[in-house]
Amino acid sequence: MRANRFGDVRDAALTLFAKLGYHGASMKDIASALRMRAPSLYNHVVGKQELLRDIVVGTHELADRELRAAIESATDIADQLRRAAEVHVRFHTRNPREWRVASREFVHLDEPARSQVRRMRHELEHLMIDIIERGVAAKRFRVASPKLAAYAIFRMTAGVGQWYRPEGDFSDNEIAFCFGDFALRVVGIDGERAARERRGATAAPRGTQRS
Amino acid sequence: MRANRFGDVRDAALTLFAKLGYHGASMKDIASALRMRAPSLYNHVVGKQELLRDIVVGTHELADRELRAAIESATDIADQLRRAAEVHVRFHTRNPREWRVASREFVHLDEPARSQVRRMRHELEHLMIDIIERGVAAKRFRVASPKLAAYAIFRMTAGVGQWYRPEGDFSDNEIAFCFGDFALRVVGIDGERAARERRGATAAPRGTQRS
DNA sequence: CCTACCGATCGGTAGG
DNA sequence: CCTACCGATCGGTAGG
Repeated sequence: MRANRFGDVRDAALTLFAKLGYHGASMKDIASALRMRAPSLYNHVVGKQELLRDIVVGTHELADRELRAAIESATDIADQLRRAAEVHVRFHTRNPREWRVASREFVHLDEPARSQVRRMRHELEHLMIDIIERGVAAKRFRVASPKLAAYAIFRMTAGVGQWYRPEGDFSDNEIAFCFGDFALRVVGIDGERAARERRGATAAPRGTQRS
Repeated sequence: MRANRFGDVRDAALTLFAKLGYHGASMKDIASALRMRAPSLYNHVVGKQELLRDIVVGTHELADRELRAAIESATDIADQLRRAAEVHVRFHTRNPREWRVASREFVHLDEPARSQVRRMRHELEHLMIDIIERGVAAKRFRVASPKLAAYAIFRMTAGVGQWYRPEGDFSDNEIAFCFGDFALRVVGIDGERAARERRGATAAPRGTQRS
């Protein structure tokens, strides 16, 4: 088996940056996790900054790619928002360390990487804002502000990475479905209620749907 | 005017911990912000840890107090949730540095403070979970899981502190009202829709919502 | 409030 | 992959 040493160092750095922060984790800590001495790391890595940059930039690229794919996978605007939320939840259940480092430690990047990442963050946010603006324009969504709704949805899905545990009470799919519903509810669409009304059976007061 | 030196040092530490992280900000940085030399700080402060502990514990206590007051200010379960969300948003617009440090840097607290803060966090979360569980029990709220809904609401409101600017497009009250609506929507209550129905007038096609 | 100074640890290099 | 070592900086103390 051929070992990918850079990948090993990156992974150890990822775990330690996520746990202790960029400045809280030392190169010695990273080396110890790999049963090495600190100077040996430099055979595989340019320096501590490069590790941070690789993690932060790579994570933003991945999030951007997945979110775009989710949006492009549907044509209906409500489906797009639901899939975007679902995919984003799964992104956070699968990459909790990555997102924690990307969001908390990017301020410690040297320029020009820091500015680059800031732009990537804004682009990511705008993917969500754009969906909601289109939904509002099409009179499907009702929100006081697409921007505030986008921020709300982004933060609540990102939060999943902080408490999700694979062995916990909920599977990643259950959480994704649940937060997909939450996202739609935030923009004024209640899927369950609509489904109940379609079935027609329940004693739902009429005219409860949208304006 | 009598200067509160501990308060000054705490405030400078708060700003710098929020910006650079606990390990990213040095005692020398804090002293520089106050036009002092680092050793002079120790006339007012026991040490760096004490500053972090004071900030993190104090912030959790404040959040807990405000959230309890909001819940006790109403009897109707939907009003309780709305007020809790509104108050929590204002807490974050007013204490962005505090919450950032409290949530990101508490891992760097020495024991037993770290465990104490972890308990305080769980208590805070349970205030929100309890509201939602009561709302579900009373058949007012509809959610797949009160816990997931509480997490979602908590994170989206906490996120406000990261982008809110006093000179920005929205006042803290506008944001609070908006997120109060979002919180109710997440648990399946749409305030605007209900109000519109009470007025009754609009020509709403029935059952038009979602696929 | 200061200067002078402490031991420890930081990221990183030299050289093998 | 290692040992030996670099200058810089860390939180904090001594002493005034």
